[in-house]
Amino acid sequence: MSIQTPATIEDVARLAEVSIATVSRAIHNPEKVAKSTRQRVNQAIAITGYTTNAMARSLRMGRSNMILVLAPDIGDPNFSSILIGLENEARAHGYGVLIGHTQNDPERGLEYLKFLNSNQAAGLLLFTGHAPFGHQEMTQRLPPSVAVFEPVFGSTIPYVGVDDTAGARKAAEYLLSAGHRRIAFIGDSKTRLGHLRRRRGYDLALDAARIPPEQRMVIDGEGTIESGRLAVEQLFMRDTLPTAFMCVNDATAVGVMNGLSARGYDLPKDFSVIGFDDVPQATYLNPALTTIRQPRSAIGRQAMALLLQSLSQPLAESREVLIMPDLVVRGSVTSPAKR
Amino acid sequence: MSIQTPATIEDVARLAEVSIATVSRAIHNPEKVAKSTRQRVNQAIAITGYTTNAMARSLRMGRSNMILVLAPDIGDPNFSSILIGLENEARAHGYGVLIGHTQNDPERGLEYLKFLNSNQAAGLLLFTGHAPFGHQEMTQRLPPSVAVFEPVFGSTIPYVGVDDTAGARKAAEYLLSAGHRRIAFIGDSKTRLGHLRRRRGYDLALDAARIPPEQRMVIDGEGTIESGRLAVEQLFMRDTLPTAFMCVNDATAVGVMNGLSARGYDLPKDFSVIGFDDVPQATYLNPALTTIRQPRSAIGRQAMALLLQSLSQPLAESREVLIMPDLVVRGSVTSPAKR
DNA sequence: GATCGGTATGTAAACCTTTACATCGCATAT
DNA sequence: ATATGCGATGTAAAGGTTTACATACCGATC
Repeated sequence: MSIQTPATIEDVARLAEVSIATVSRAIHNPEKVAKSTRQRVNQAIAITGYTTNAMARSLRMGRSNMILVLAPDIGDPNFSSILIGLENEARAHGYGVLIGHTQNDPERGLEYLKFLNSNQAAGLLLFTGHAPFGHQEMTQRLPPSVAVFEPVFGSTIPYVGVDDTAGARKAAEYLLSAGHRRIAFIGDSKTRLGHLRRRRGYDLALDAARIPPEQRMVIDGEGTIESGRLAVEQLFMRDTLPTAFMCVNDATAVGVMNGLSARGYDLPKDFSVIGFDDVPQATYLNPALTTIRQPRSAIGRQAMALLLQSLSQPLAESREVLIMPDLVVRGSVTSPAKR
Repeated sequence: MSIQTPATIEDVARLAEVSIATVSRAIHNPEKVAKSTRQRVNQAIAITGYTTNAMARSLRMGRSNMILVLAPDIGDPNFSSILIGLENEARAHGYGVLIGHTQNDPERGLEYLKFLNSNQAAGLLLFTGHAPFGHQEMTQRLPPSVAVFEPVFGSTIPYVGVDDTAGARKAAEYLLSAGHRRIAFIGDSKTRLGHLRRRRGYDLALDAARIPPEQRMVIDGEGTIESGRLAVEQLFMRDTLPTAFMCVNDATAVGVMNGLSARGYDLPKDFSVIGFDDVPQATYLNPALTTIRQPRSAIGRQAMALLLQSLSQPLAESREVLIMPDLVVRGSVTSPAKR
């Protein structure tokens, strides 16, 4: 019941009647110690319940086997399955994963940076844009880092994520192929790189279909449910309406569908909606949301692989790994209503 | 551009022309060092960009200022706001928070336990039931721990969470007051303590209203969306139907509403549904879900407070802190349809 | 002027590892 | 019989802190 202090390597050594060096070797280089000795050591370990003090180990070795994942919002529905990808890959290479939640607060970011500076983690994974600290000075002594899911704005940190442009283009093309010509883009942004690229995919597709710019409607938004709802209101103050809503992400799409339902429209009969991300809820909307699927676990896996690789040899140039997403057809897109 | 090794306390000492002891004191016990010296040290710190190596510090002191939060599923929509409560409270006391994701895998739990054994974290917060490791041996040398959101089954670990029984009772009473008499309970469980208690709240309320046991319908379920959907199917194989569904949590309610819509029913006209938790999506369902709101940030705050307190003086007995939840009325409950 | 008390600082040990280097035995080659 | 080499083990330093204890200094007290 009482908390005894954990056994140290010395306790094991004493019990096995060897030196601490031998214990250490028996654990990490078993082939370097005689079989009989090894057995005695292992027995002693079992008896004492010894588990090596990772902190002392990292202090001595100048590197740990933990990777820190920094996320501004762990509630992001994309995060959890990306994380699983990250973890599986890390695990396969003998690394553990810890998560830090910055809440977009630079102070908290700094706190975790100290954690890194103390070698308590060997590498850093940045989830969703924005470096978590004033990057000028700190970037200097940053450990190996990789951005995942969204590139870090204005930095050269290597990035692994979806091919936003191509994905958005697929979405727009699907809308076009269903017969839509007046397609609104909801969730335009000046600062979020991933969203900028999705906007570009939209433009590319509409250019190719020779939809003139004046038939395009583009509404700003920060990619939240609320922003989608708002966009509907703004759009209804205009004289012409779109027949389809292409949303920068699923959250926006939820807001749009909500706003439309609230106005008494019947989806997908009256309007088509398409999203981007394929968040878990997408299936449970009514109608179920047609969207672009983020290959989340692949992204996680590859991001971690890149990071782990850069631990041994620093990456040459800044790199971007883009993964192609697929269209997921559900019920929210139909041919445009005649009106 | 190149990664220089971080400055150590020695670098600072040399620059300020004092001993390392004085530097350490200047940082942690400023009143113990002369003003002029302190200034020199601070200057040196600024120049070198020194930040104390938390690992060496913890190694020496035998305790860190990080708290580890272990979650089997960080995708749980309840997790994120509880976490914020935890973090804010921790921060106010000079502690940082790290998250470990166990995915219900005991191996991973063990890995994080090693982390704790190395004093890399001073305390442990267990989110949502189930100790993350075979607890017999390990429980012995567990650091101060608190369970949050759901008690750990069959353990004496202190617990902070919602008053499930009282909350469920509120829900059932609301349904009764709306005129319902045939109320089904969806999501019964034998192993999840929190769910057991919600079931109890249901029984208590129906007892008080003198609803005979044969009019109660109780369907098993593990609290997932899918389980809710399934429950609807099971229920429709019976001869009598309920007029209202009381769901063990919101996820189940989503499944139930989905199943009902799929069968062509019109909610809330044909059936009433009530949930428990008030997850963020609850507002966006159609109809918006009437439910019991988890006081999430309060739970987080109090759990961390309890843990931090138990760091200085071990808790006497096993404790449970139960917080009373409120009913949130939205659109999914009406009077029963006449049929 | 010697003693005392108090404040400011320094010295060195301790926390728990890993690992370069040294040592020891023993078998093989000469 | 001596030299050589090799495998198994031990010794001790190093990694960056904190802190008990020792020292040095200075002003005040007798």
